[in-house]
Amino acid sequence: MSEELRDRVLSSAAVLGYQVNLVARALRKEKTSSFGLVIPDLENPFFSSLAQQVSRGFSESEVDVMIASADNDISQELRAVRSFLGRQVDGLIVIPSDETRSLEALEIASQHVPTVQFDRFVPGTSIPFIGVDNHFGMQLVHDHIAQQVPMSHQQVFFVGGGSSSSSGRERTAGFLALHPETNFRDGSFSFAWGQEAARGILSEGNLRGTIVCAADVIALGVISRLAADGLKVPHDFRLIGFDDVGVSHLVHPALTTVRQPIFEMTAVIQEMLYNPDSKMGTQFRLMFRPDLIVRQSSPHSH
Amino acid sequence: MSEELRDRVLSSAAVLGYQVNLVARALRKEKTSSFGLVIPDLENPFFSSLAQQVSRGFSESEVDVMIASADNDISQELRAVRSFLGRQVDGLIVIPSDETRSLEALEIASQHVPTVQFDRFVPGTSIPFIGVDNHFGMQLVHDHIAQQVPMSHQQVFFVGGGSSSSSGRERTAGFLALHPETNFRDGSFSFAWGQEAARGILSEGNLRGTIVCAADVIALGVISRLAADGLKVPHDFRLIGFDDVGVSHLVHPALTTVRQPIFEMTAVIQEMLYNPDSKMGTQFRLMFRPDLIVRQSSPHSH
DNA sequence: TTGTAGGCGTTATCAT
DNA sequence: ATGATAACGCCTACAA
Repeated sequence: MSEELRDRVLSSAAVLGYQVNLVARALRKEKTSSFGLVIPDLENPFFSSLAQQVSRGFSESEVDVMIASADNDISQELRAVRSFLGRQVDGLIVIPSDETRSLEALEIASQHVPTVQFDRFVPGTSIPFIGVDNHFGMQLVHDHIAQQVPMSHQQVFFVGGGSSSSSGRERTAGFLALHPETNFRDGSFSFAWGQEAARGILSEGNLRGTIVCAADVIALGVISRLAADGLKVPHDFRLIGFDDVGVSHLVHPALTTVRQPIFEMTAVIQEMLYNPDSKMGTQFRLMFRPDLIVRQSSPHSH
Repeated sequence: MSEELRDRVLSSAAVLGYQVNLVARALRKEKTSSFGLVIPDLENPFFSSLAQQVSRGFSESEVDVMIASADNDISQELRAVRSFLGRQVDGLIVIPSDETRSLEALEIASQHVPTVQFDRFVPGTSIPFIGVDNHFGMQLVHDHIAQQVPMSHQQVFFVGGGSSSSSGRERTAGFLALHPETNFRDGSFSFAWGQEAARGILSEGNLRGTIVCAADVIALGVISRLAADGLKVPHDFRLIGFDDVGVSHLVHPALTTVRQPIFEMTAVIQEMLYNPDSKMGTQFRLMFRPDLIVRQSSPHSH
């Protein structure tokens, strides 16, 4: 069309205050240019951080990411999925709320629209999974602490995140395989469990060593408990987390942790949701290699 | 209609796998049964906690709440608002990202759809505001600490959240009015500022007293810094926060804080968005009375 | 370049 | 109680 016409139309639109109606456009195009992101719990810093980063990963694209929280409730999760489906999202990113009971929501979703499960793997389905290579992450952690102090010269503790999730199991198995003589205890991915675990470690009479946690939220609980008992990180206990949630670089001391490459992951998710039949889209399980971020809680040796 | 017909239709729908197309319904009804919630930053525990609670407040209603994060970026906030407007949400809840630069997004929003500004007040507009009565909250704090120890017998510190937001200004003014001889310092609503403020308090040679913070995130930073220096809460310093973010009852020691009545607030928001012209909807500024939640960081005196 | 018609899936209305 | 029709706002296709 001519430049002049174009301008005329645009300026008229501006004058009249025209606003596209994306609902009508979506109906006509059978496409909404939106993705749904279902989060288990926004009050958990790990998930809210993840939500933020996923959302940020799509900020340059022209699709909008709508976030819904399941509030740790399987029926709310299902409602969120149904709502997104009814609203004709072009794809769905689900962080399952429950290792087994999220299966239904996931199946329903994938039946209607390209769907990926993110971060938590629900067994028994062939819905593509995007996650981190937990074994590799633990390898990084192991190499890091071995480089600081010979492994035979330090007491190593591992605080697990439970065996009811794939990440919990993999992180524990990954670390214990590398260092079987670890003082190991298992719990859940929570701040409270970190506090309890630290209490347990101290009650055994330990006054120094290296504490590896299956998640940052656990490590934050450990820090808080150690500090309450007057023990210093990293002077008395070196401490390492996993995930790199937003506050990890803010706490004192800043937490050494394993960072998931969320940005790269969202790029792949985008690719998979847009071309579900491409080579990438048919991958069943995609594991990304994480990085180790060394901070003050376990500084490099000199 | 007859019971029998009803069942016949429903079962046929189930067999055929019929799913409503909410996009088409929205086009026809000129109503989407959805609200948009715009959050400044999901990585900040206060906002993610708020998002979770707002979302929870609407879980019983039949409208869906879609969350979008502005990532602390005024242009992303504007994009989110435009997207929601294009998608014809029935109402918009905006937590402004910036005290002044969010005005445009807010104005555009309210021009098209019932809009409320939540938690942060942007001056220069008549868009309804829902927030907490910060003066009353500080009154509660003051009464609480005065009841523990006569005010003349304790050194009181106030750590502010900055004067660039209404909550920051009101909380500071509210407390100082009640106790002018406070040792006062001002910063921002952040964990890092809490750490710095604690460092400042200690560097002045103080070893005990009562520290009142304008927000929980600040108080968490204070705790972390005090712990790092081996000082105990509440033994050496009593500590009080504001907001009751999710992790406040988890940290050690659990934080005494002023809880915003989010549930009641969301009920009113819902009312205002649905009946913008009702008595409630025309209120310009609605301030809710908060509660004091006493936890271990400043226990009741015996 | 400009104009017009049809249909996306739903629901409100009007007629049978 | 059931059926037919139009319209929500947009985009595509085809005609003028």
